[in-house]
Amino acid sequence: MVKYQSSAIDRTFSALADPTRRHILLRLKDAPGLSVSELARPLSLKLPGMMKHLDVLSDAGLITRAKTGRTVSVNLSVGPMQEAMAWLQRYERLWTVSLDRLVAFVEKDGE
Amino acid sequence: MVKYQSSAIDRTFSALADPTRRHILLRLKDAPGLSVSELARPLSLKLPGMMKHLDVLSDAGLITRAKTGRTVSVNLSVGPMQEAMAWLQRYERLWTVSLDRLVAFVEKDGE
DNA sequence: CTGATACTTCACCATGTAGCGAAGTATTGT
DNA sequence: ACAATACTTCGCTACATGGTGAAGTATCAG
Repeated sequence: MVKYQSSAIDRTFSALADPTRRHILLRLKDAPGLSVSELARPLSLKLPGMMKHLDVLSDAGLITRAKTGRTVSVNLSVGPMQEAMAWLQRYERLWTVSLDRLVAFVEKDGE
Repeated sequence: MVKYQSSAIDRTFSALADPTRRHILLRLKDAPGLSVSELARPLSLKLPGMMKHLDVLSDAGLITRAKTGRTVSVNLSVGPMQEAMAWLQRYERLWTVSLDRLVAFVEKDGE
């Protein structure tokens, strides 16, 4: 699978653009080490579909996968998210509203 | 053309996933009010191509367009970026590295 | 009015993405 | 050995994205 040479930050933002993938990341934050099936079950998503999402998240470096026996445990790897954050941070001086209010505003996305 | 009802934050991250669009945003930050042609010229991009990028950025609410006569001046509108930032902010406790270092790290993306 | 300029829309192409069922591989349980 | 489990890969469909050139619309200059 030849990945076109999109930059790391391209892949990060692209991975974050999908609500299913953001859900996966939030879930992993609260429950690290979940298996592929455990991640797929509550999303009414078949395994091949979950595999593709995990591939995207892996390519973006947002998760790591470790196989033990026949089960794969998935974990967060937040480095690339820091870079995405840093990119957005460059607009800081243009902002006027406090971030704390906005964290509450997007909280509903977690469900 | 049936527009899927993707959420605002989907559109924001998706818009930010393209290097050309991030370039446009950075350029507008330093030179607000540039016209469509002025934005397209240094990118070796034809006007229809630029139009599509501006449509994506508009749909994401990241820019505003104001027509005066026959020229359109484009400006930043950073609200949605704050929401994207807020989403990423939720991982804050998992982070260990200082953001300031990372801001420098992604600085090259601005060219 | 006529022509140039600035943008907009249209039709099209190539490629990428998200999902599925089916089939394959590797590990565990009996 | 055999079957079930957990993932992985394959082939396919449907649709979105990023780009182009050509044609259309609106404004400005002479």
